Amino acid sequence: MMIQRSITTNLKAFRMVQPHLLKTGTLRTDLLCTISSFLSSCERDFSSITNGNVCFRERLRSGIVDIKKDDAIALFQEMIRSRPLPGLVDFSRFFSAIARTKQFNLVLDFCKQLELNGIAHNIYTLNIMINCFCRCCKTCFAYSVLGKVMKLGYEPDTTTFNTLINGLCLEGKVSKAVVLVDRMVENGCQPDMVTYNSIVNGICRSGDTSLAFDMLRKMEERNVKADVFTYSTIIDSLCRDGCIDAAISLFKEMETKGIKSSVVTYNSLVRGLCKAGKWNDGALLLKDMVSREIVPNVITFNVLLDVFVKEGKLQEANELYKEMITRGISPNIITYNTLMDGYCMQNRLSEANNMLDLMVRNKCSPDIVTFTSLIKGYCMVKRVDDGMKVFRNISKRGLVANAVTYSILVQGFCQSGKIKLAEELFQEMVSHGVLPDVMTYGILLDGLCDNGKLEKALEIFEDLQKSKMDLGIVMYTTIIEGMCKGGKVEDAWNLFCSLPCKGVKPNVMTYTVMISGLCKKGSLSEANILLRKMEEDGNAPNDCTYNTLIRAHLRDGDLTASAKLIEEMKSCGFSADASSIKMVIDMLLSGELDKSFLDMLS
DNA sequence: CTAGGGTTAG
Repeated sequence: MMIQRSITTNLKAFRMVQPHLLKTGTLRTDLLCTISSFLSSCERDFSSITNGNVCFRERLRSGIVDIKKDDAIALFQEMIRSRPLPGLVDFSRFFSAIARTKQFNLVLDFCKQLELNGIAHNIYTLNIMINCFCRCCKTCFAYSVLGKVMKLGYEPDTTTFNTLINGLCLEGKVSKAVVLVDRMVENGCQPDMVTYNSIVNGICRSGDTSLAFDMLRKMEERNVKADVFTYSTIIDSLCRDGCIDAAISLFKEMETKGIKSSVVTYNSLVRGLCKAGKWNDGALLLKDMVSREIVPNVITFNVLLDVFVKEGKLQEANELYKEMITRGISPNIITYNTLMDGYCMQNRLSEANNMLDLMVRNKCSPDIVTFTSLIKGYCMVKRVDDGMKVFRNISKRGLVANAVTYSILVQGFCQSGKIKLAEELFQEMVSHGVLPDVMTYGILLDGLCDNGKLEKALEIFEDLQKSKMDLGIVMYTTIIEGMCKGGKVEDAWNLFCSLPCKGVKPNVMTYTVMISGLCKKGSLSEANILLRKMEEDGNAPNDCTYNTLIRAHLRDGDLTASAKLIEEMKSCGFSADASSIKMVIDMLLSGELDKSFLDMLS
């Protein structure tokens, strides 16, 4: 006991004199550190002996991972009550562990309590606070902490700036972050790899992969090393853009530079390859990964499950699930949601419900995504009322329906012809404070058009155009189609022609819809001109485009033009769809066509 | 002591 007290006293005294010694330079810094850590370790050893069970020092030393809220609160109380009080290094280590579990508000609560207990912050705990405020999207509070840093006489360091820059990038304010980089330099702090990585990540999130590439080159020019993080971020963006070859070549560049890929790099590449239909390459990459002893994790499996499920390969997905269990990888909520969605998409609702039971048994609480998938499953088999029953149960479970949940149900009602209920649900969504987005409006407008309520759709569309909402090409295509089907081909054409000045580029679907409208109106020559124009604009016609035009020409009795289009379509690798074939057969039976025409179709 | 990448639903 005596020994312990004397060491503790020494440590206290030592902490008091340390800044002085540092300032006067009477002792070398590294020596101080050595002694300091020696004393700290003595303190730790004694604490654990006296305490009996594992105390907070022990836990901090062994590293805290995945700490739950209640556990964190208990640990914090223990720290606050312990005498002598733990140092700020201990608090910082503890807070950062909690921050890693994304419980930012909890950390901020603890910081507040530190202040109430008369413990002053240092630059480290202040940096942690800045990070937490940023990650809670309260950047303005983060700035006020920065003010506090300076008021307390601390120099904001590279970490302080990096934390703020990262916060801005995560909020999508990349240009503001770039401005802060300049201010950082003015303050004598050099941007480092971490700075650039945040910026590269922000740029990639904004979808500008080529700009991220430029940033990578800029880093090299400024002799700031890029690391696996930098490369993986860009590789992932390239994969998302569908630029798989570019992703692979960047992957090779990284390896050539001696930067070893991580499981994250492989996860992105495997996903990208599989989504692009290059299954063999994906499998080869997985093999490569395992042979390099990079261990697949739950995300690797989730990615694979997703691509299998999207291909309808549920059998394989189930085998993958078993493989995960065998390897000791715990499935998470995303694993179950992915599988559940697979069953729903195949209309296998009882198995989807079994999946719900399985996840609960395995201690994974279903979330809003789970129930939204299930609702979609019911809607797909035209059981929208059962979908509504699930929907009404969501809030009883403490979950909140979001825009996706409402959108699926609105669509479900529209497709069941219950347009009135769709509109009511849409109103309910708004009154519950869930903001409809472009997708929700697109679904509603599509439903209104399909159910003979073009005027209502156009009314909402007018309002939307006046709003700040960025209407994508899908929305315009929906309205153009609605107008065409509602006999307002002239209006549709005007809207179509106005797209460029609205800054929207028509896609294959838009052209096809417009071509169909022109055909309906009997303007076949204009439709033909539009077919050539879409090619000039870089939109290759698809099977739907060709079939639409072919049927129109057949209806018109222009067999030569039909035959020419059929040949062209076949040369593009497309074939006649069911509706075109039916039309040809009908015409064959009525004697309008001879059999050679049918032969040409196949 | 501080920062950061990859997975699910419309």
